[in-house]
Amino acid sequence: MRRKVTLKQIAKELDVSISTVSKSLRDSTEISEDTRQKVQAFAKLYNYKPNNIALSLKNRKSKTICIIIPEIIHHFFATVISGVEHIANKKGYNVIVCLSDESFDKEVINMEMLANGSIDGFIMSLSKETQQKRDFHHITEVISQGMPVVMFDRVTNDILCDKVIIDDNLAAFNATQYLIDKGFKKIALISTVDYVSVGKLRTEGYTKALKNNDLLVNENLILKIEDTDNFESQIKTLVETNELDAIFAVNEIFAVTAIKVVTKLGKKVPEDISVIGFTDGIISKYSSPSITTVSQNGVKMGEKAAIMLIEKLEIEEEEYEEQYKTEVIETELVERESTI
Amino acid sequence: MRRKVTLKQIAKELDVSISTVSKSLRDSTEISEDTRQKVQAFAKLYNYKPNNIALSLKNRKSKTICIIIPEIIHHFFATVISGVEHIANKKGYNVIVCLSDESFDKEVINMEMLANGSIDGFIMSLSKETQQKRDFHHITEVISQGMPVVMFDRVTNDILCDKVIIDDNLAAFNATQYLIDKGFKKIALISTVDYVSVGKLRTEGYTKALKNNDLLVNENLILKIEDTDNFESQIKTLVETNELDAIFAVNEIFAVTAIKVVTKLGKKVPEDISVIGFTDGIISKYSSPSITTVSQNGVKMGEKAAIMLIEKLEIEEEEYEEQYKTEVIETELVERESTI
DNA sequence: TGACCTTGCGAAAACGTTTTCGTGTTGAAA
DNA sequence: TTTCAACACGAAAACGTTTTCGCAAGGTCA
Repeated sequence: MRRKVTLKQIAKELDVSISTVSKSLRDSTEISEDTRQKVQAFAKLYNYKPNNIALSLKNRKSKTICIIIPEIIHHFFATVISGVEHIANKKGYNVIVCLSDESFDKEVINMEMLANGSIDGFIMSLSKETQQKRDFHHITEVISQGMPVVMFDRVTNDILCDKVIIDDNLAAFNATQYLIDKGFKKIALISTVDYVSVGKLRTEGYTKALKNNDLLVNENLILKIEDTDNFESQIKTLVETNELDAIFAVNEIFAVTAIKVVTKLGKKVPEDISVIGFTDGIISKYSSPSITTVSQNGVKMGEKAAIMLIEKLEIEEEEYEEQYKTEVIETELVERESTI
Repeated sequence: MRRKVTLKQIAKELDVSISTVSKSLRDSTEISEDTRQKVQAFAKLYNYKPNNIALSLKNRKSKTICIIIPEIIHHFFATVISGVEHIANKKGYNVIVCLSDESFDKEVINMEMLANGSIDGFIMSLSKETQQKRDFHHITEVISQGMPVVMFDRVTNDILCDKVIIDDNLAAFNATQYLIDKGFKKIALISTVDYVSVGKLRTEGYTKALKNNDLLVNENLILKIEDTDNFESQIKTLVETNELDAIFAVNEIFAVTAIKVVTKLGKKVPEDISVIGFTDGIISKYSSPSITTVSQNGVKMGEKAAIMLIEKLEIEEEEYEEQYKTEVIETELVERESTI
């Protein structure tokens, strides 16, 4: 077990100063050709690599960014990470992943723990609990310390920072309109509770589309699911008690469960009932029938967020001007087998 | 924008030495009650938090571990991360996630980049390319520097280190035996190419089960898929040209695709053909029919790996003895609708 | 009064870098 | 012979901590 070699050790070994070693390795012209070669050869032999932590301390930059997400097992968030990692890697940054588990406290702890020099900036999507409490002090705190934050997907207007979102309202509107155009009238919505920002927006888009087409918004056709445990029975009730033409679900799980429920009740998708989902994940793709869905490009969102963050990190202090953008990523309706 | 306050600034402000401030904040009895209170009040007011990087440099520990995986969008790997993160968080560690994208080079670069002080240890699953090349110099390198490594799932015997695996051979054996017990004779296997360690082991388990029951191992029934692009047609050919009783697939995607192919060919799962998958992911659960599968508890694997790694990190240098364990995580056959 | 012990604090080293600013030695020009 | 630039290198500061050691002031005891 040979420990990592340091400048100091090389210096001692070759009987020169630390400065000389450092300069030699960085090919400074200050050092004679002779010495430089000697040092470089020695360093190579002992596989010298500068210590990142020491560099971070010196440069006051860690070249590391943190992404905080509510859940990693959601395919969408996994794709976002993948996008972030891709860009970060290309630009020489590392990515620390933190999971809030939808908990406010974990979100706060994670941020406070890392905001002290460990990382240069945050990319985050709010936890449900944070959205419910509307308590964002931990975020304003790090921003006020000059650390850039980029929020994505689940964002809030209460915080001024860069954001990457999709137009949830519009996307839901379009999906609903798509169903209406097929001639459907009784279109159910399976959404989340309103404090989840995206759930609310998608519900609004759905409502707007109906109204736009002079269709009645029937509250009985709108299901807002709170806990993720026992929603199958709720969906079952919804389908049983209404003669539905179509269902619009705000995520994959709801969509695939809806299909399952419909099928179990002896009806067919899409012949009897059409289903549209949201988020183009692995489930929509591999389900049978495969699911027509609003594709929300997670990779692209992650990439964009990373680009925006790193851009902020790399502009010089002097030319810094406080100015925040909100980037809207295009969505797209992917037509598959679950709609006629 | 108020920058983070340092010990030095507090010291200057209160006209005491840096040492006094540091000691006061750590409640040293060396410092008088008076001074301590004064310093603590001031620190609290300015929201002082020690700089992590400086601490890392001083302690030669970063309290950060790195997990390197081939792909994050695979549900299994996401669950492993989740397990690692869970334990790490509890023990005060951060988790850096690196994606190798199944590429040898990216794996090497990531390891070399982080092995210089940034992290205290690695948890990793080999990329396909690394397994193919059988080049592990980057791993032996960091191990020889005294940095602990825990490998999981895709491991190799060429490296001596802690490992967390499932008994792929046994699990595949059991799954196949399960099908045999149902009375099936013509059981196809959809596997990966042999250099993927787990693919090979699962193939062996399948073969063993057949032989054990005096069934012929028919090479025509064994499909080894190389690229993940165009395997549907290969599966189609397999199903068309053989009168199959059942299919054992070594992952979810293969299993769900098999079901889709079978269904498209006018046969029914499970009535005509039974299907068993591997990895209890989101697809198996939400597919229709839902898929009987070998459950490989990713969360538990991640947790175990993290525990083993952190244990190694926290034993004192003196009492260190080189000794490596391989932990086998139990698998379980989850019976669902895709088998009779 | 002198010896010694406590109390309270500061100086400095250390972690591993980079970089600025000397400084001593050459050799050449005047 | 003097002056000065060029060259090659080293000392030291800085990043922000923690910790060891030293030291002065004051108190206690004989």
